[in-house]
Amino acid sequence: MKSHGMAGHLIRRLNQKSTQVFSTQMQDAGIDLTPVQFAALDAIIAHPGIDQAGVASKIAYDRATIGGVIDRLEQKGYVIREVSKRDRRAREVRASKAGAAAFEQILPVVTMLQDDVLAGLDDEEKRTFLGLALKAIGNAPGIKP
Amino acid sequence: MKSHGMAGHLIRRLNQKSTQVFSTQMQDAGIDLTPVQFAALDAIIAHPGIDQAGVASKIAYDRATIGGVIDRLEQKGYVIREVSKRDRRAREVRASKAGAAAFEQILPVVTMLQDDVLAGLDDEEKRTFLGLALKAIGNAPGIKP
DNA sequence: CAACAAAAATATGTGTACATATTATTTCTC
DNA sequence: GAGAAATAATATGTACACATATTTTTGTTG
Repeated sequence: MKSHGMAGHLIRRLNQKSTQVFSTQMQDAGIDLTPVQFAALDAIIAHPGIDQAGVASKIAYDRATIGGVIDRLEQKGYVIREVSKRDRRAREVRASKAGAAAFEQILPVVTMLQDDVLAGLDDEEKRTFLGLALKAIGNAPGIKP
Repeated sequence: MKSHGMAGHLIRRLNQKSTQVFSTQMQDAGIDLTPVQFAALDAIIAHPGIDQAGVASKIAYDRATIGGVIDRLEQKGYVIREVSKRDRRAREVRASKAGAAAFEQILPVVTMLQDDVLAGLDDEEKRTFLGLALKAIGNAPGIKP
């Protein structure tokens, strides 16, 4: 098992744990949102009227994937999509009232849950870990403020 | 963008970078293996004759997913599967000669590439990060030695 | 030993993740 | 200002990831 201690393997396992914690706690809160859908909704609420490519760029996602993610947010009634008047290729996305309400409801849950993802570490180790993670990503392309 | 600095988001981005680095360098090496397929092959070579559930448990994977992964390894001629004589429900999996050869060829590449995943960090930071990642996973269930 | 619980695969369905191709529209450039 | 390059979505195809259900086989137990 040469691969056991490798960075890629550890990171995959962490991501696995992260999505597990998220799913479990969202289910307990009675809201049906995946981590990806939450991140997209976050970006949409922060930038009302953003187009899909903009959402993808904000959260470092694939443009092809984000269409399906927003489809599902729309099906759940959390966002509204309409063709832009300035650029008829683009679709402007906005949160519905239900979407904004759901986001407000789960934001504290999601914020608190982050702590459980790194449950094995004490507070200082968590800070160290997050700082290093941020630094490791830092120069990576993908997110435009 | 409340979600930006959250642990889940950073970990997802790291995982994204990790798989990107892996794919790029495997492609450069001329070998067609995904990170998952590499990990499975690693487990199979370390435990010849292991069954699929065993592979899943070694690398903390879903049992339902591993079937497809091993399907693809089989299609590529890297592993051989046969029904166990002791337990006709189970399929024993072994690496073929081509599979063992491919693994030997890419192991150094995969080992070196781990460093690029954390390219933003210096050597000591990398060690710290990996130590904390291991600790954070530590008590998680999934891997049996 | 028959009923039953448990385990190993497989099947099914949803949701990413991403490469590549296509279409519609805009913008750039000559 | 018409043709070319670029962009926003969408479509297509492959590969995870995982929950749940089903089938086959094994092991256990009354």
